[in-house]
Amino acid sequence: MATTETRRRADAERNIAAILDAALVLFTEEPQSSMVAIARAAGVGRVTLYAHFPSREVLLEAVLDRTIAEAGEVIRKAAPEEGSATEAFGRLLRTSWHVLNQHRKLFELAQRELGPVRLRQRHREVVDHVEGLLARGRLEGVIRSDLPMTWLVTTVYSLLHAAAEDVNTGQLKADDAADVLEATLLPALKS
Amino acid sequence: MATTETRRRADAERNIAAILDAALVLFTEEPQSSMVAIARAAGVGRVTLYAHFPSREVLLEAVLDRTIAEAGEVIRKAAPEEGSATEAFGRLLRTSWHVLNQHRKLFELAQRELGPVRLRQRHREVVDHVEGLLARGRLEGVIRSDLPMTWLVTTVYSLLHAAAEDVNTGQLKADDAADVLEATLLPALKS
DNA sequence: GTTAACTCGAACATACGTGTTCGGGTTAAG
DNA sequence: CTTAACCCGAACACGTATGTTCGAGTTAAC
Repeated sequence: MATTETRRRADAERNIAAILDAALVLFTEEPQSSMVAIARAAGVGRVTLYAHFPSREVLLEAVLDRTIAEAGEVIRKAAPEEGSATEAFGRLLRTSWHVLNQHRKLFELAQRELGPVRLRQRHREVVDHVEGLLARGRLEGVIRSDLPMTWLVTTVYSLLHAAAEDVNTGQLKADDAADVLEATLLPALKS
Repeated sequence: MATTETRRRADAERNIAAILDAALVLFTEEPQSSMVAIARAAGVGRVTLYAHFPSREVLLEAVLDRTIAEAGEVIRKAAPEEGSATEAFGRLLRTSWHVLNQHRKLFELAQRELGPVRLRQRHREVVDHVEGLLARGRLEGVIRSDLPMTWLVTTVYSLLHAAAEDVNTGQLKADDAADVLEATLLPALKS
């Protein structure tokens, strides 16, 4: 870890942050966004963008890394191993369902543009949190064991994504999302 | 309906079918596929493609129309109003889950490239079948009424999509998909 | 205030996708 | 067998995205 690289000037660091912010938004809501669009959204010249991120690919990877790190942080804070698995699951949904969703949309893009291989390990890092929670639920006897674990995880992520889309299109109110998700997922997952 | 247009030669008709077949596959599994790729996959020259479908947009619309017609046919045959809603639902999943999924992936693309407006009505045409089935289930008291109907429909389509993806990546066996879907959806939807 | 880091517009090279035209070669249909 | 429909490669015009280079202007840092 540590402060690798040469020390950057303050405005450079600010721009890099702005670029990553803008890129995250654009990539998730319009995956084919051009570098020009990202630069504009970040309030930065195109050349500056390329100065920090030599290629679209590098930029995507950077955004991915940053988002995964953040998501890991949020999940770790919101859903430790306290309480029953059911409680912890509800807490997870309530505090971080939109983070998990961003995460998911970004992965669809990364899978297409970076290939599945360079994704697996990083993906693991976050999925494991959900998978671990479900595994604990199985031990406690509240989560079903008649379906493969991978499918249960898929179910969670899939409905998370669906809820976010319904919120986007106005079919579902954002405030209701977590409740609706919990009401749908618990019966689907419980043993 | 009738045989509109001038009568086409047999080989032309064959090519058109091949193009629509190839386009359906490519559009659903790689939405940004180029016209060149589609022509190659159809075993047809690029010029021939443009001769039949003057633009990418027209081609997409044609594929959409054809798929919706097929899907409507399949669903109508497989899931009439016979038996209980639960039974009919199982039958629907077992006979047409992959059709419904193609349908869904194609719509994601069409929504992006054709805009949401030109889609609604055609979308309705197919979604109504699922929605109607769920509505009947509510009357029979087997489908929950505590969540919005739109969300229930979303849930069905979303998991359909997820199952197809898991089959693609090898995490789920194609033969198990319908069973797994039913085992997940019924508890999630039942009252 | 000097310097080195940084920004940014303009312009260029390159690649790829779309859609069109031309002309000769095939092939189905009568 | 004759003809009209059809196929298809080559080439062109056009647009747009990616990266790169140049040079001049700003600005943070010491």
